[in-house]
Amino acid sequence: MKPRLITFKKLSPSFYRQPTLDVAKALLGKILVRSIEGGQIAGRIVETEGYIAATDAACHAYRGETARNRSMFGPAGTAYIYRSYGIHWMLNIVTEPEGEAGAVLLRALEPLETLEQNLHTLRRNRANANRALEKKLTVVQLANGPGNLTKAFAIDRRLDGVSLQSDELFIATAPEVSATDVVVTTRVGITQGRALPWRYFIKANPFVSKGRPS
DNA sequence: GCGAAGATTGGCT
DNA sequence: GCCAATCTTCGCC
Repeated sequence: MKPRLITFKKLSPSFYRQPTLDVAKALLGKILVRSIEGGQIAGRIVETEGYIAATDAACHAYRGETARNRSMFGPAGTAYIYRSYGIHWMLNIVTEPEGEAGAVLLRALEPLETLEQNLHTLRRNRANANRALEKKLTVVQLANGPGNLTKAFAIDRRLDGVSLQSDELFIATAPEVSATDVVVTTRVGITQGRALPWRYFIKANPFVSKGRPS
């Protein structure tokens, strides 16, 4: 039975004030919600990575504040969005107190099938009017990578610096994922900080991205 | 002012 | 497995 309406409860600001790696772990299982024209789209977070400026050379803010990474220095619980490889937008959740920089990269989502029109809207966003692609995309492919999920959720630089207490983009509460179901590895696609085990994903979840630890 | 590199993806060999 | 696509930012000349 698919409910016609789902009420989402936003994670409180205090959730994001936990240490970065605690937030990265605790975000697993939570629901990313995006309000756009035509309704809400949502997905369950199944893969994250932590980045901490103070000790982590892979973090964009390791060498201090710049124009690009400015929102990472803002209050915990805001969005940090940047362009990757000239092609993809990456969505991060800012952590650490204002003035210090840290963030959690959202790497993969499991689309909610119980939300009306959700898969249809995600497919449309991913395919971007390409009818052939729209038909080909499986549910797994809709948001199983950091660049794919921003495309599916219509997320770009316009949302950089937005508070996650806003209605257009927020994260909703959901039952905690059991510690035995969380897998910890090193991060994907980086050249610095390769040894740090700061990637988290839900064990055996088919929506986790295909990126291998570097 | 300019060049190199990047927290990726998908298609082809 | 390898590689191109594409563009913004940063760091250095």
